[in-house]
Amino acid sequence: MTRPRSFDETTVLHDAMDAFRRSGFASVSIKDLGDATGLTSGSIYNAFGDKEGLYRAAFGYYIDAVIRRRIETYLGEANDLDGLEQLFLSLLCAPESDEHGCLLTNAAVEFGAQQSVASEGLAEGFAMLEAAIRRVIERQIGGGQVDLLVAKLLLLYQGILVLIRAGRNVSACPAVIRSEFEQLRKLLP
Amino acid sequence: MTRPRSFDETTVLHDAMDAFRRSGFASVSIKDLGDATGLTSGSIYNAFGDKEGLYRAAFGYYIDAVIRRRIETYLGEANDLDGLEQLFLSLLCAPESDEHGCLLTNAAVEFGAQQSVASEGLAEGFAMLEAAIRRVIERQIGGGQVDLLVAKLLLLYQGILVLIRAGRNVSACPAVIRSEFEQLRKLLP
DNA sequence: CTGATTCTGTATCGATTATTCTAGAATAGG
DNA sequence: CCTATTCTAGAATAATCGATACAGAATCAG
Repeated sequence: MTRPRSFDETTVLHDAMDAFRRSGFASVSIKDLGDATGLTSGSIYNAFGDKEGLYRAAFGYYIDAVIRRRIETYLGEANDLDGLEQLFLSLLCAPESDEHGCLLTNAAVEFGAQQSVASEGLAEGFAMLEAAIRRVIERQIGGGQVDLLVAKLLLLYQGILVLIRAGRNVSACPAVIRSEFEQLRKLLP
Repeated sequence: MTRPRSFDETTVLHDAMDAFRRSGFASVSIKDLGDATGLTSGSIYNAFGDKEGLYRAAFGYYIDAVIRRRIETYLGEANDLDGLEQLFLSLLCAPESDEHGCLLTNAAVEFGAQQSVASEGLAEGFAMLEAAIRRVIERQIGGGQVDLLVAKLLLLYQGILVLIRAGRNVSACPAVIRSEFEQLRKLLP
């Protein structure tokens, strides 16, 4: 019993995610989100509570459907440097390269360190990303410089997504990535 | 003839710059800007035209008083790797490290590649930053990998400012910077 | 079919927004 | 002192915001 939803939640979250990636949280209105998802404001509030609820849901979807998925695709069970290099190179293709950027990076910059609607997602997303990088570095290289190497790659990751978002020329990025991983391979035991 | 302004423009631009660094453009209201600067909305509109005019002025002030100044402080006429390394290390102190981040990075992420109130400042700021890095690399290292090395440092720069803004642990960053410049010094002729 | 339940669509609300308007204050030139 | 000019302060405005209210539609259990 009860009227069924007229929309597919995954599709709606995907559309909302794109809207938030394009415009951030503050600059997108409920009307914009309605246009992007095809829902009316009534349905949005009924399904997600409020604008923050939709943002949290879309951010969670991004972490799962984009970040976790990318990690699994490129690292899988191998967790090796080659896979991690391919992961970095993939940032320059889809979907981050579509000028909307990465929702994790965008949210980190929009909301900063203060408690916000994005805090939970930011903590989860950064932890997931750093853990994936650390897994590879620790497994393949190890030693006392793991923290250094993990930080270096995390910085590179964020830097790439800023330049993509800014629409800057990223043609030199693949070479930077390959150069970085070449150096990492020299540290292989 | 005519009533003089009751405020110091540099002070006002500094305060507005901090407000925009903290909250971005969309999330800060004229009322917020009035509170931050001590001006009434009447004075803001009289002096800067509108909110975008104040943003443009504050962004221009940031590029001149922060970015250009930092470049001159650390590179000066020497334009050597040591100065550039100190410049990078200084990002982890003041004023960027105060959790507000860099207005250039923040604006790049907030507005993206589309035409916006920040477009002009973004183009100028990125060009100034890249030119300063390129000056050092070309002068001290040169060769066919200049583009690669410039891109690598620009990526590192943006990455650092994202992590600072996000309030992430940046304790490993100095070591990353020193490691990066150690490698660059190996390329010195 | 009936009734209970949940969803949809839209009208509407109060709050907030950027901006304009305006009256008065402050200065300099004459 | 007087007047022209520009600034300041804050009230007023229209638009937009997120959120709510509510009537009707859609479903299913019985």
